[in-house]
Formats: sequence, C-alpha cells, structure tokens
Amino acid sequence: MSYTYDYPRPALTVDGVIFGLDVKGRMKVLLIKRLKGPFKDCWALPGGFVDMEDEDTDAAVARELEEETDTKNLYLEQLYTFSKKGRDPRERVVSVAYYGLVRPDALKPKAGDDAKEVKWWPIKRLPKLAFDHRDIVKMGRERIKGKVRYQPIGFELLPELFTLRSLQGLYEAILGRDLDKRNFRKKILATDIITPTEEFEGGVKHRPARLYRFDQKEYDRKVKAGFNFEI
Amino acid sequence: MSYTYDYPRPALTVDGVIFGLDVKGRMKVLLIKRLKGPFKDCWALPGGFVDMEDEDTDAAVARELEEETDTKNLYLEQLYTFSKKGRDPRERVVSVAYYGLVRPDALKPKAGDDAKEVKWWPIKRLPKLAFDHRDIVKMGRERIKGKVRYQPIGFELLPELFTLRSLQGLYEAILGRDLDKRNFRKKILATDIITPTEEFEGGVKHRPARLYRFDQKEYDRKVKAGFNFEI
DNA sequence: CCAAAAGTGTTTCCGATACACCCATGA
DNA sequence: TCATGGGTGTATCGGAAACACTTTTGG
Repeated sequence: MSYTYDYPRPALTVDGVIFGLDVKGRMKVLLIKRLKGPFKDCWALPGGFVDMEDEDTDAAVARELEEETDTKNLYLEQLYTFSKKGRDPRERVVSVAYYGLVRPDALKPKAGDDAKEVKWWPIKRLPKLAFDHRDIVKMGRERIKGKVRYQPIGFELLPELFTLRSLQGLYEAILGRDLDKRNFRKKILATDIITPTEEFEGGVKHRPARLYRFDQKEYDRKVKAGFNFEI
Repeated sequence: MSYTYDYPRPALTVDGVIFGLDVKGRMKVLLIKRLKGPFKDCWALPGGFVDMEDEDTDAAVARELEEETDTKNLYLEQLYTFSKKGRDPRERVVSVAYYGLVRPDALKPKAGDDAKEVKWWPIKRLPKLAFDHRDIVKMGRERIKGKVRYQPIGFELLPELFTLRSLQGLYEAILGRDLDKRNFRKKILATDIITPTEEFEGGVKHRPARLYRFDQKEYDRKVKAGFNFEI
C-alpha cells in the first residue's frame, strides 16, 4: 500500500532526550546505537517515526521509549521541533523533540527493534551523535536548567525516597554550581512539599541520612492556592 | 505532479500568534478571516503550509506573515507543535506554532491569498477561532508571560522610542497586575540597558515624557558578561 | 578513636516594597 | 489656575547568602 499527495510531505519523527542520574549524582543521557543506516552504528537519541494512522507525537515518543527502554509513564515534555533541510541525508524529516526525566531504578535499557545497544552516557562526555542530535541534547540541557528552578521536576530523577544530600546534588548537577547545605535545606524544607519519613539510607559507613519523599498532592494543593515553587 | 510514500504522512503547517499593543497599551492578537473551508469565514491565526521543497518552519512562518501582514523581521520564536488527531477535520495536519511580537507602527495588515480580512483583536475578547487555535493563543500568552520577566522581549512591542510609562504599561498588560511607578523606574533604569534620548513625546496636554531607547548592543555585552535581565 | 557525612542557627547584607509630593505643560 | 500625568527619594522589611561546629555511624 502507498500514499499519494499533491505536494511533497515530510516524514515525521520524534526524538527523546532522556536524562538520568547515576549513583554518584552525575547527569546521564540515554542513547541508542543505530542498527541501520543512515548513521549506522552511530549513537543517537531514542525515537522513531510517528504512526500517522492513529498517533500524535506525545503517544509516539512514549511508545518509542517504552519499546527501547521498558519504561512507562516517565516524565516527558515537548522540547522543540527541528525541521532544517538536510538534517536527514535521505529526505525531509521533521522531528519533534521531547525531553524526559527518569528515576534510575525505574529504567532497564533493553535492545528494541532499531537499536543494538542502549546505554547511559555521561552528559559531559557524549560520543559523536547522529543527525543534529547534538543540538537537540544541548537544547534539552538548557531547557531543563531553566525549568528546574521554577518547577519541582527534579524529583522525577530521584527514587521515591531520597536524602536531602542527593536532592542537593541533583540541583548542583543541573545548575552547574555548588549550593550551601544549610541554606538549601532551609529553603527546600520551607516549601513544605517534601516530607520526612522514618526511614534512613543503608549501606554507608557513616551516619545514615534520613529519607524524604516528594509530596505531589500537597504540591498540587499549594499550586492551586497560588504557591510558586522556586529554588 | 504528485508524491507517493510507503506510509501516510501529515501535512505540515505553521501558525503564528502575533501580539501587539494598541495605543492604549492593551494587548492585541492578529487574526485573519479564512477565505476557504474548512472554517470558511471563521477567524484564525495567520499561517499556512510549509513548502517542503525548500523551506523549514522558521522560513515558512516568516513568509506567511510577510504575505499576510506586510511585515518583515518581526520577533518570532517557536512555541509548540500541535499534532492531535482530528485537529483538522480534513486529514492529519501537524502545525508548528510560533509566537511573535510586533511594534504597532511596523505592521500594516493587508489581505493576502488566504484571507479576506486581517485584524487586530483584543486578547480579552477574541472571536470564535478555527481549529484548535484558541489553545494555541492560550499557550502563546502563557509563554510570553513567563518569558517577559527574564528576557527583554517586551521592547519588541514598542516603537523604537518610548516613554517609561508605556514600558510600564506593557509589563502591566503582560503580567496582569499593577506595578509601582517609582520602583519600576528604578529597576529598569538600574539595568542600564535603556538609555534616555533628548526627545520628548508630543501631542499631549500635560507635561511630555522623555523618550527612551532600548540599547541592544549594551544588552548583548552585559549578557556576555553574565548579566541576567530580570524585572 | 578515627573517618566520613549528617544535621543544625545566627548574623549580615541587599534587593523588594511601600509610600507622597512637586513639576511641567496645554487648555 | 487647573487638570493631567511626569518625575523623584527614603525607610522598612524579608529573603538570600555567608559561615562552623556537633552528632551519629561503621570500621
């Protein structure tokens, strides 16, 4: 079966810039190694074609990531649409890029159809990327950096229970600068949207830190009441 | 001539949410009345199909606006890409939306190919809009509201020379709240990116206000030096 | 008892806000 | 001389930033 139109049309794809944190709190990006040309054997962002029979781009990027990484319901937001001529050597391909955040324990990379390998790469040492994916990653970093201060999206990168130190480390990683421990704690606890649990981290040879939990319901309530998250 | 593909493809369009200020400082949006169906005779955002032979979306939206409004070089930024099934009753149409800011004196609406009428509408009293254009306008408003505080884009809405009062009115219109005159002046002048001229407004029956100018070069210099605009 | 990270308060400083009067112009 | 908006300074308050020591745990 084939489809015929009066004017040329672009292929429509989606790409996802998926951020995660490793155990030492360093930012990582999820990449796949392409099985087929163009850019065969080159690292690239996970993504693929949008099924025009019944998908929109939101659905397409969620599906692709599920296929390639075995993760559902990760935090995803539209980033930018790339449409420059020549960004795909074959033909006109317009790509709607998304960025996403994943808890490291919620994601098990697996090989899907389009990839022989799926791997977390440190954001500071990315390999050569296919297409214009380097630009897309760059834009994703900037977006998240701008957004993290005004919306509590950082929690999407942490396990459900986390220490204040790991939360601080996350902000330091994203913002690219050190924060004062006491001021950070004061400020984050003052927002009243993270609550202490009775649990503590284990497996450390020093005093174990208390574990906290992000209180989404309380946050939603506060937002409705005019509260503005800011860190 | 026709074009055939193995899989169905969407038509790709661009839409522009163009903001302007009227003489009284109220926010307006530029709309066109559609000449052809669907939504014939309905008001809609200016825009149209992207020419896949040689345009990207940036070029397409600039061209469409030039055709419909006789304005070049207006401030334009990509807003969001809309791809929901059914947003165009005919077939799958994916639209890359942009928002734009225009100086009122730089824009003369004219009727182009797709429109019988081009008109500024007050943002508070928009007519019924075609497609999902109401959502697009809404998103445009939110974006500009979020952005205006951290980037000096407001000047794009004012003539080259402007009074401090009109600048304040602009911020009040976008932010939706009143600002204190003295504090506003202090803050905006402290940034040192707007410079006084020796000219004054005319045609008023009270003391004429001094005219100022946005100093783009100085702003660029400061940004490079790490300066962050904020109001 | 040593190493390592957790946890905790106070002071200082700067920017945000609140606030009221005189000035220049045209009618 | 009146009406209208232009233009100016100061005091107060609150949040941001700077800053160092004690506590808990495992080894």
